[in-house]
Amino acid sequence: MPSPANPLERPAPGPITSQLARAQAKLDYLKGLNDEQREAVLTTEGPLLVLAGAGTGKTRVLTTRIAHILTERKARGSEILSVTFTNKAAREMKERIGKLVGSTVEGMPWLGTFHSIGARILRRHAELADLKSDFTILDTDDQIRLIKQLLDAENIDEKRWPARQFANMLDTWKNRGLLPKDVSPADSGSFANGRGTRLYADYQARLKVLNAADFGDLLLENIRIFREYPDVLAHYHRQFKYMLVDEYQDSNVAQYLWLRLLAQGKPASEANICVVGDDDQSIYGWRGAEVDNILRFEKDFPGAKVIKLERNYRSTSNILKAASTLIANNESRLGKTLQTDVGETGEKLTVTSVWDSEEEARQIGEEIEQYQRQGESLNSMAILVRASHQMRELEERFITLGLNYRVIGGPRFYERKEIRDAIAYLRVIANPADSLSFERIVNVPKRGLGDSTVQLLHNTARAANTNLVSATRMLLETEELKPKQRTTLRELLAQFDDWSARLQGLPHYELAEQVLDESGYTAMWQADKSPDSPGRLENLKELVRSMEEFETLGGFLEHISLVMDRDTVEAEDAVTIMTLHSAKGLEYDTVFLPGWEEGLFPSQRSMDELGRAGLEEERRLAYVGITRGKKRVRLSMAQNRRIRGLWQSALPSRFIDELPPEVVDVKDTGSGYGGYTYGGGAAGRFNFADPFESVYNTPGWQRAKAQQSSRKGGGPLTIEGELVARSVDIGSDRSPYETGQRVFHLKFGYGEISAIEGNKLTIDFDKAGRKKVLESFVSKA
DNA sequence: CGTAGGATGTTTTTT
DNA sequence: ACATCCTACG
Repeated sequence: MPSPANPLERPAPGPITSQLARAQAKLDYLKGLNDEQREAVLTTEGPLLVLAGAGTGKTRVLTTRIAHILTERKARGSEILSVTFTNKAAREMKERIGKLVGSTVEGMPWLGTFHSIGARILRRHAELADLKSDFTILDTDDQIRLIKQLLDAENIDEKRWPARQFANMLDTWKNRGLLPKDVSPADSGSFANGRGTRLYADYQARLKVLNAADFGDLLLENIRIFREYPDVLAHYHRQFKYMLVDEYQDSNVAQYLWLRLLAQGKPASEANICVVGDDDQSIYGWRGAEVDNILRFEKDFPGAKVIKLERNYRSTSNILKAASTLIANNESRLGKTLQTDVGETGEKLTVTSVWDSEEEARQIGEEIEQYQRQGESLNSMAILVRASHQMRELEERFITLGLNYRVIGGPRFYERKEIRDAIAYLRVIANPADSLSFERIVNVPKRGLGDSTVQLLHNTARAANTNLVSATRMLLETEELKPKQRTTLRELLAQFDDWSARLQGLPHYELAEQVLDESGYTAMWQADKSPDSPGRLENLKELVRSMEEFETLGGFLEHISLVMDRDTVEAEDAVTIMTLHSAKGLEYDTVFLPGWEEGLFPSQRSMDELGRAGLEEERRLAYVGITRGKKRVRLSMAQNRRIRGLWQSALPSRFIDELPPEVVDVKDTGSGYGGYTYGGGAAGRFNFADPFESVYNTPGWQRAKAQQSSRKGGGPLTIEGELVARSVDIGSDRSPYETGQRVFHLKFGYGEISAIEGNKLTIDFDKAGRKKVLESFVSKA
């Protein structure tokens, strides 16, 4: 964002600040804004919809608006509700507001994600939801384990009705703001022969027993409380004088209802609610986001002012043109036209076709190194992938190259087993009713408490409608447990009592250390001989260290439930690798967009499940990807890719064809088996009919060409990925095959190897003629 | 009760 | 390819 260095590094205006000084400050922060932006900042009263295209200074408007409200003393920080979708966005806003107004950030307790604010409100009124204020927030994993227990208790075959599927249904219902009683019979019927609603109700009841809430509840319970207790809602009406919502196009029905309830303190036409969004960047439809929310804002809040931000300060006109042309293929949009303000045509976009994903990674690595030699920083480059499994190969390549990279949103720290175990201990200390956590660690490390014992605990808990810990206490009074297990459990509970007591007089991070020691958990990993156990011990230390940043154990646990991402340290120069979804809102000089292949991007699954809407969402994702680039956008596609262990050949993504040819260079190609030909777009310049007759430059192409030069005409070389690569006990670069050997191929039948190149074999098939195939497609005849 | 090894499902995206 | 779940055995 081209915001000039901000001159506002000054303390917040104190009571003695003069009118004049304030007027001056106002001038300062309004300075670099264009007319529309300024209007969006100054229109503080009444409903306002800001349609902000990519790179038009959306965050700047939001933060300046808050700064404006604060400096004008229209409201205090605690009276502004400001919701974002992701933690990253919330963090960034806090930072930028801090820069604008100085120290006031701590005074913005209601700036956060929907879920963190929902949790905050729910904790205050927990008793109205049959919870205690220290309730545990369940993640998907816990949720599924709980559902499994329920299915088990109901004698529902988990094979036929997978817990995961029910978890998804629950999510959908909760995202739509539906309580058990609101679920339609049709919806209910779609699981376990009509038992859906009952299970939902049982699940909710079980959550109360465990003193727990899932993600959906954080908002849904808010909504229920607001509806059932008008005095509570009235309190928040008084509290929130201004409401701001970021990325409104990503909000779902529950979030919409939540906002609408909170905005009801005034007549709709006077509500001080400002939503900012871009329908072209709506990419969360799959988890219940309703673009409709943004489309009907004017109906919900009559008289709402609508401001469009269309001046793009980020990308060159070539990039902008490519993105606009692409997104114009979508039917359902409000329609905005981005105008460049950068004033540079810039480089053309490039599309590179490579043989496989390995070569794609190599290609990207080379280019990055080349730019680096030209003095560009790694921080200014990013690789945006459709699916996280694309990351691995890139990482491997960068490791061999010694190229610094960072992965955003990859495997999460808090999802590691050892971390989750440690947290389970802490959760039980904080909330002894948390049966899921108790169950997780009751026999970790091994204490000789096996399935049958745990089953007994479960049965007792269910019969008494209570949690595992108190069920255990009950059992200890009886003879039902075998003596050995009885002693073990008694000791374990005594330990937990002891730890809970210690929490009063000890910093929680010291307690955590003692817990890990005394429970034998640390010792367990120390005794473990596997190569990753040192790393796990290191992670545990890191966990304890990170606890020091929090005031209380509760605060820490809240953080890890809601803020799953780690703070990314940007100190080092490194290339960023992340998914397109997590790239929204970011920008880089150079953006690499690998994997533009049919099936992967647009994702087959998305199209299967949502049809045209799915495709349009994928296209918006492509739009997001391209508009991340400021100066340079490089797309690529691999003709062959290994997905879940099997090779698949792919066609270029239709999105490539939708790019305007005049701003795209088709750099190196060699794509498109099967004679498939696209129309007039950029991909029109791929030589699909016979890719082996043009001049190409990539090493991969030349290799392919060397192998296949003799292939003429012949049928389309379509390969329906089938055989899983066999693990062969031969050095990695040596092929298990040799020339002259007879082999069998699922599609082409028997043949004889005529040449070997890496994992690619040229084979003279008895029936199909000479073909080049991947080694993993054939077996020895 | 615990373990090893095989069968199975899974992953597109995230709070 | 990977992780989790399941089953058979010690």
